[in-house]
Amino acid sequence: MALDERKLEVLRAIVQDYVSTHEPVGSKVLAERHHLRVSPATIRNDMAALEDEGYITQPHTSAGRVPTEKGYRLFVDKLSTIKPLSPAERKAIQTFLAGAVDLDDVVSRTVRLLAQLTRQVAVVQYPSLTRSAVRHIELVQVGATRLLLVLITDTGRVEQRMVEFPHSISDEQAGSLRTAINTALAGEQLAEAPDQIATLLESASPELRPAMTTLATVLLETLVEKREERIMLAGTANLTRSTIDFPGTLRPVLEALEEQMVLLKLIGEVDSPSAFRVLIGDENQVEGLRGTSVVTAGYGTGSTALAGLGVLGPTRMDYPGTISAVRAVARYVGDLLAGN
Amino acid sequence: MALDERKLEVLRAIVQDYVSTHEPVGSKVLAERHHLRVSPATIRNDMAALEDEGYITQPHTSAGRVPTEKGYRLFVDKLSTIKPLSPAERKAIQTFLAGAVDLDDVVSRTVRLLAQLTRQVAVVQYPSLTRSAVRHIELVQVGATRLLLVLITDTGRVEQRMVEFPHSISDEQAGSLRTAINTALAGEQLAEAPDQIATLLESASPELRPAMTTLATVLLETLVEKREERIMLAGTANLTRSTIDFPGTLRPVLEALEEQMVLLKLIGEVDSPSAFRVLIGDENQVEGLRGTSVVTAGYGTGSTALAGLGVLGPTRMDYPGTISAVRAVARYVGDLLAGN
DNA sequence: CTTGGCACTCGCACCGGTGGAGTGCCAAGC
DNA sequence: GCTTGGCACTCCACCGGTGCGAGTGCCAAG
Repeated sequence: MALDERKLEVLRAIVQDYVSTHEPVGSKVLAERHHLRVSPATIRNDMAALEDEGYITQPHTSAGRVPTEKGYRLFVDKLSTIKPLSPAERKAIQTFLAGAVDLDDVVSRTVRLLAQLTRQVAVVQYPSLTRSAVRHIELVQVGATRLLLVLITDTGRVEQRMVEFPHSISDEQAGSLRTAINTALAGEQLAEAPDQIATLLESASPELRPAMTTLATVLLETLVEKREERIMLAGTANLTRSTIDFPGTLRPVLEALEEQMVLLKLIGEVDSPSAFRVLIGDENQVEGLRGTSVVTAGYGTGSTALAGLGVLGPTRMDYPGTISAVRAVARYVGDLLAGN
Repeated sequence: MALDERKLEVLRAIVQDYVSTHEPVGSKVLAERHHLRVSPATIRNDMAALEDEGYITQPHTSAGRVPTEKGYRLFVDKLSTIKPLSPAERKAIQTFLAGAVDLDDVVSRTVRLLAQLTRQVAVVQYPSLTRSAVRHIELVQVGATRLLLVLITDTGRVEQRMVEFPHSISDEQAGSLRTAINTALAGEQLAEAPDQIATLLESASPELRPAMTTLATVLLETLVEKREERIMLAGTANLTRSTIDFPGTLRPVLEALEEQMVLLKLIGEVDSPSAFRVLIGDENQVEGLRGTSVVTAGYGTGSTALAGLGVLGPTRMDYPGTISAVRAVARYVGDLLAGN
């Protein structure tokens, strides 16, 4: 059974009302507040139909209706128009992000900005290593058998890793290693680094071979294990905005938010910048985050995304507003990083 | 009026009972559970005295007693013996921390460990820049007028900062700058760096002077503004363990935890390692963290602390257990960093 | 100073009644 | 055939009253 125009209109009204009032919405207020030109009785009929189709539900007999996840999904896909940000908001984003002095600063400003704009929990992933290129690799002598490996990417990320060698390393050796490794890798995409490292290893002079092997292992570890993906979080206090939303269930949400891997799964799966995804309630496969919705977008400097960012909130959230904020911030961050 | 031995014993019993049960404790159970060799009536008299002195209070007439902050303070100062960790716990700390590959790893493992041991919110400060020495400074060419300044300290911290020059910088100039700056600063305590930088600036050759000035400004900013102090947080989910503790007041706590400056104030004020501090309830001057208690300790490699760490929880917490966990972890982290 | 006894005070859980919001259904109207 | 007003029905949220139990303060005796 198809839903005619007016029924969709009713659903939209229900979602909008419920999102702003947080209370089950009845046929009467619906007829009053939204200028549907029909009587409450008619709306009741439509609501009954919408309920049959599973788009809305009532908490108990003789209460108003509440959208189901299916209802939100339809709303997001078909019924909502992305509400453009106000000029003031755009301005605020720009000025707030403009003062950043380095990548850490960019990410931390972004995540706080996003949390403030959406009044929800914001998550920002650092530019993914596997999608960045090497700008420079530095080896710093720390002890006879130890070097600190510092990897600097074109996106401004700086990763460090202590490397322990089974034998001592002279200053000259360290210098040669540094030169060799930079010649081989500087400018290369990290995703292709494994190949480069392999050839580098083969062409290494016999006396550098053992040291180079150790170094190569660490480099590969850093790149292959995704352990080095980083994220930053802000706005967890916003979870308490509506105690009603997480009835005693704040716990698992906070726990999930502490699991970097979980968050990465959530926001890291983006391909092109400006694309965005909305996960509603149970669509979210993470145990403990059922009952929350997630809006994510990719950001990047070119046509492929460097990483993702997004916000997390109650299923009952202002989707149009959140989506536009997330997209706008993603775009600005991309532009900002492209400037570097 | 002095409190005699038994009254103190009663107070100790009340604190212990209340901490484990979370319920106001009455004279009867007190007489039963703790082998005070007197009758409930006697205990009631003592309790009345303790209440007069402000050490305990009753939520309402005819409920049991609950320790006041003054009561907890007395308990912590005089009545509790630090309970040693079990060998299993020590072992766990050691093995958990042992696998760390770099400073980030050390800090993140430490903070998670602490949160898990104490079942509370844990905070760990990165080794303070002002208390570290320079190991190496690297300048990476990023554009004609931009260098990425990378500062590596003896504690393993790596700080980056983009430096924008008003004029273009040649490779040779960058090289000279790097050499000069490393010669001047390598091995120096960062706290004394300002002086070194000043002399460095004076002795710079005329053609390097402008570039060096820009660089010096950035370096000083990084050091002087304490903006570069970092902290890491874990275990916020533990705040929800007892909804009772933060009656609708979870909000301000989460908000305070997002303020780096606030947390720094809280845990950063340590002088010598192994010293610890306990702040109970209102003693804590941070608005929003009234009603929570904080246990902090310094950690370091020598006789002065590098930075602080600690945990935050409800005033009704297991002080002896928490204190010993915090101290033990601080000691292990100090040892671990000394090994680098 | 300690102890048993006792009256007293609250908080809390339980209960039944009431009001109101909102629904579903039906019969009439366009 | 869709829309509409009317109407009975359901169920929650609120309210005041009640009984119970825990715990206290006080007192008089040991």
